[in-house]
Parts: sequence; C-alpha cells; structure tokens
Amino acid sequence: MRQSKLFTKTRKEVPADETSKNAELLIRGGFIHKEMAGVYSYLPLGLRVLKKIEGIIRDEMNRVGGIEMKTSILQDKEIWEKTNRWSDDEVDIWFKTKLKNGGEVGLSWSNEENFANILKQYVSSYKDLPLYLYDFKDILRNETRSKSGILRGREFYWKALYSFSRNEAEHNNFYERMKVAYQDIFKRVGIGHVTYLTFASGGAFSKYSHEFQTLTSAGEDTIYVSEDKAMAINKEVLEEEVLTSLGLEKDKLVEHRAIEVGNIFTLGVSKPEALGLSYADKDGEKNYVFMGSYGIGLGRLMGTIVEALSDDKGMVWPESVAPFSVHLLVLGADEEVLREANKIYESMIKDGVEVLFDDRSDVSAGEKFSDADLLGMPYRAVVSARSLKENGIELKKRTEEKGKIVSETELMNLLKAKS
RNA sequence: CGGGCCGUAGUAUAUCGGUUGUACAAGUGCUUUGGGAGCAUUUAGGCUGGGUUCGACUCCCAGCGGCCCGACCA
Repeated sequence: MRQSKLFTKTRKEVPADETSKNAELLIRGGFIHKEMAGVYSYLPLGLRVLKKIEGIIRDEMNRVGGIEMKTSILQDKEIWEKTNRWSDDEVDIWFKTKLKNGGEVGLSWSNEENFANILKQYVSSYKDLPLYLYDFKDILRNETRSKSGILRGREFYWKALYSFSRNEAEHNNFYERMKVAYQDIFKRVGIGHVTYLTFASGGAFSKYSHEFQTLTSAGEDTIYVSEDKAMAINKEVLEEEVLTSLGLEKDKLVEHRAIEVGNIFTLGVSKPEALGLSYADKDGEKNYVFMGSYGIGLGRLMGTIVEALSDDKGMVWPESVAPFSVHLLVLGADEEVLREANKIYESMIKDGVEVLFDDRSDVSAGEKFSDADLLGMPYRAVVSARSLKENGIELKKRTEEKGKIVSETELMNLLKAKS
C-alpha cells in the first residue's frame, strides 16, 4: 500500500491519557484508536496485525482438528440460568440489555454455554464425538477497571475453542495436544522465548489447567519462573505442596511480572449436566460429554507483542505478524529516483510482497526514517540518489543498526521467499 | 468497588480572578530533502451544569470523562 493513501498519521507526542507502552506506541503509530476507557477501534495497520495473528491461531487450531464456526453475541438468559451464570451475583461482568418486547438478553462475555447448547441438537451418540469447535469473536465484559491499553479492555477479540470428549482420558489426550499447539502459537507470533507454561488456580490438584504467561512489566500477574524446567507457577498457588507435586525447587524460582496471553483448562461434565448435553455409549448407556476450554485474547496478544519486543524507537514486529513485510522508502524528489522506486514497488506488488511504500513527496528523509522505526516493519528498503549511485537498494532489518546495499534481484528473492 | 492524580485547539503543554500563550499537526506561498527542515501567513481551544463574584478557564459544589495503585479477573 502507498503511504500517501494511508489516512492514519504517526504522532510524535505520546497520548496524555495512556501510560502503557503498548497503547502509546500503537496509538502513536496509528494502529488503534481509543473510543473510551478499555475500548479501542482497530485502524488499517492494527487490523492487519490482528488478522495475521488470527491466521496463525486458525492454522494451529485446524491442525489439532478444530472446526471453526461463529456463535452469537446476544445471549439467551434461559441458557445461562441453567448453569447459574446469569445472575449478577454470580457473574459481575455482564452487559445486559432489553429487547423491544421486554425480554432481557446478555451480551456475550464467554462461550461455553453457547457451544454446549448448540451441540445438544447434534450430539446423541458416542459416534458423534469427540468434537473440537472454536470461534473468533468480539467479547464484551463490564470490567470494573480496564487498564494497560489493549491488555485489558471492556471489548476485545478472542478465540475460544471447546473440546467435547467422550470421557476424561480422551479429554486429557487432547488437552496435551492443545498445550503444544498453544506453545507453537506463541512461538510463531514471536514471543515464545518470554512465554511460560504456568500453573495457576487448581495447581497440583487440577493437572489440566494452565496459563500461558508472557514476561512483561505491564503484566497483571506475578509468576515464579523455573528457568531449567521452562515452566512457571502463579503466585496465587505458590505453596510448598504445589511446588513439591510439580517437582519445582523454591530457591530456583525467579519472580517476574507477566501477562496471561492464553489459558487452557478442564471443564469436565458440569455444564453438559446442567444443560443436558449427553450421548449414548456403545452399550446404550447415557453419559455426559466431557468439556475443555481453551482461550486466547488476540488484542491482548498484539499488545503483549508490542510490550515484549519494542525498543526506544518504536515497535518491532516479527515477520509473522507484521502489517507489511517491508517498508519501502523513497528519498528526495529526483525523477529518476522516483521512477526507480515506483518500479520496485510495482514489481513487489506483482510478486505478492506485502509492502508499505512511503511515497510521500512532502516528507523529509528524517521523518520517513523515524516513521519506519516507529511502525516497525521487519525490513526497511531505501531508494535514493545515494543507493542508485551504488546500483542497488539499501536494505536494513528493523533490529539492525546499519543497512547494506543489495541488488534489486537479491531484494526480490529475499522478500518473495517471505511471502 | 476503595484510594490518588487529572480534564485548555486535531495532538502535547503553559500562564492568569480582567481579550488564553507556545510547539507539533493542518491550509497557502517560497526555499529545503540521509535521521522528526526554514521563513512568512492562516485556521483552530477552556468537559457539562450550578454557585461565589462587577467579572470565572482560573475559586467552590455536583455530574460526566480519563489515567494510576489496590481489590476483582469463571
């Protein structure tokens, strides 16, 4: 895309009403727009990142046998009453509203009831199971305090997968596969090195309940990391008994602030019992479906990537989730330079390279460099009188200090391999 | 939900109980083009409601809104 057509502009000033790094940088770069506390719109650049993350998660979910669908935002009160989660005394984050006919409906803050209720109509035999269903969805939660930019909002986009197994053994088997899939997701979006499988509520007594925590000072949780075992334990369950059962030594644990980027846990049969989701086994005996729940907040994940990987000049996007793979800059107003830059841009587009072309004619070189640093594309390619004189294009990784001159062919081969 | 801080142009910041100043952004003209350019010129502002006062953006009260700390987070 041509930057001259990108309506969002970068800002030099940090917003006065945001102090978290993720919000400061994402707003300065024009990735998101704040609507109100805890509510953000995604602008073109931000949406591209969100979609990249979504693609990676979808890929991993499909790999473990997940089937994508989409559940509704408006929620039927009756279903939630069956599981005792309608009352504000039980769930204090509901947004609720009224229908014209006077009926009361809720706005979706979670999904278990939706999925389980739908399956009542389609699952009746052991032959129908297991099922692994997921959706991407906007979730609304009336948080008492939203905070830290897009790390905790009142409205956010998430992926939720629910597993419906015949029994606990079958569930546990799938659970282990999800654990690996989640680790793969966090690796693929570039924060694997700072993300830890973490034991939280349930701890030793619920072998199958885990958080994935990413180290960042902006985090809401305190966790204790055991580097040698590559796992961590949440402060809330830091007890002798739990440590022993996990084989962790207290003096090897290091305290960190961290943000929960994903969690997976065993639900069991309680919701299927409450909602009447059962199946007949081989002997015709009635059994309740065994459920598991697996969630990731995509906006929070995007914010966490910013928190974890940015430097003092701006964002640093991993290639897997960057809005564009390369930021092409043209410097100066020399006609030959402009012609060359446009030619390179056109051939990138033709080859399917995701490129942001800074073709703005009224912007100084320094400002283009600063914008490129702030926006954080993995590669920066500069076309100028200087690069032309050296018969090439200056290519620099966002993570490197200095660039080097490469030929157009080299550049295209490198970028095509990435696309 | 408890506590603290705050609310002035699109953004970021000043001053002041008596015509709100500056920077960036934006418009126009000229110059400039390898690390957020220069000159000239233009546009644009006191959250809402009440009170005190001759006069309130400034002081007081209430509301609304924002950030932070804590509590909460299936």
